[in-house]
Amino acid sequence: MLPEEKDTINQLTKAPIESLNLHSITVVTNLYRAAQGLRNKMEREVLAKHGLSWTSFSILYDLWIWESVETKKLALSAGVSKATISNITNTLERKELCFRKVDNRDRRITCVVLTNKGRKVMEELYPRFHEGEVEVVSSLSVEEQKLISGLLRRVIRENDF
Amino acid sequence: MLPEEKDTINQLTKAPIESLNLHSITVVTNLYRAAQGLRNKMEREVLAKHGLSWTSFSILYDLWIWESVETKKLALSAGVSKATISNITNTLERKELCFRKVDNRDRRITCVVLTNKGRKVMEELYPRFHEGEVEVVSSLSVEEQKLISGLLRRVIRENDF
DNA sequence: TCATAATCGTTAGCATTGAAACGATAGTAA
DNA sequence: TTACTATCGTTTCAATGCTAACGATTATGA
Repeated sequence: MLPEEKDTINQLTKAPIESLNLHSITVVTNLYRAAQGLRNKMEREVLAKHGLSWTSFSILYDLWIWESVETKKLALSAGVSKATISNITNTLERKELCFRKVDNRDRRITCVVLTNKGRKVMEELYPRFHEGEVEVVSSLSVEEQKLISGLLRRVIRENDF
Repeated sequence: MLPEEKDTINQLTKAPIESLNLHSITVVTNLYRAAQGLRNKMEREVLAKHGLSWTSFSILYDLWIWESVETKKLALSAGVSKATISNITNTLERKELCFRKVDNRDRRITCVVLTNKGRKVMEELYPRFHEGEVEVVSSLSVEEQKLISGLLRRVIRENDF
C-alpha cells in the first residue's frame, strides 16, 4: 500500500490506522503481483507457442517427471479443483499430449499418462521455460534466492498450501 | 524441486545438471504456490460469501480507494487483460456494485465508479480480507515480512510486473 | 450378504481469462 | 477539410476454473 492511501483506508473503514497491519498488506500485495507477472510472462513468451496455459504446463511437467499421475494428485499439485483437471485433461488429450488410463486395482481412480508427443513437447519447452525462470529472479543473488525460498516455504507450510 | 528429481530431469533433458539453476526453480515454484494458496484461501474463506473472485475484489478495492478508475488502469493494476476487466465489470454492474461512466473529454475512455452498495460491501469485506492477509504471513516476523517484501519488490521492478 | 457410507472422476452451469477482430473516438498530417 | 494513424473499450470464441450434483466403484459394518 502506498503511504498516501493510509488516510483513505483509515477514513473509509472508520477504524484507527493502528488496527491495520501494513507489513502484511505489503507482503500479500507484492507476493501476488510477482506471481501474476511471472505467470503472464511465461504464458506470453514461452507457452503461447504451443497454446499452453500455466496450469496445462504444470500438469505436463508432473506427467513428465512421474510418467503416470492420478487426477486427484494433479489437482493437489497444481492447486486447482479436480473439475479443472478434468477439463484440461480433455484439452491435452485432444492435442494428443496425454491420455487417461483407469486403474485396474481401484476402478474409481483415473491416471493420466504422457504420450510420446507430449514428451517431445516438454523436451523442447522445458529448457525455454527454465530460461524464463532464471531470468525472472536474476536480479537476486543466490543467497537472496535461498532466503526468499525459505521464507516462502514457511508461508506455504504454515498455511498448508 | 526435490533432490531425487534432479536425476530424472537430467536424464529426460539429456542436459548436464550443471546447466539447471536449481535455486531459480525453487524460487519460482514456491512463489507461485504461495500466491495460488493465498488466492484460494481468500476466495474460499472471505470472498465466497459475496460471490466475488480475487480479481473482482481487487477491482472493487481500486474503486474504493480511487472512486473512479479508467478501464485500462484497472487492467494494469490487476494484471489482467482489458477484455477481462470488461467482463468482470459486466458482472459487478449486474450485482449493482459499480457502473460505467464515459469520459466527457475523451469519449474513448470509460471510467468505472463504485456504487453505494459496492461501498457497503467493501466496508464489510475489507476487514475480513485484512484478517486473512495477517493470518497468511503470521508465521513471519515483522523483520522477515519487510525482507520478503523488499525481495519481491525487486523482482517486480526488474521485470516490469 | 446387503445396506450404508466414503471416495473418485465427470458433468452441468456459470464466471473468469485472453487473443484477435471490431467499431468508435481522437490525434496527426497533407 | 480529408485521409491516415493511434488509442480505447467491447465483442467473439475458445479455454480455464469452481461449485454442486451425479454415477460408478470401493470400503465398512451389521
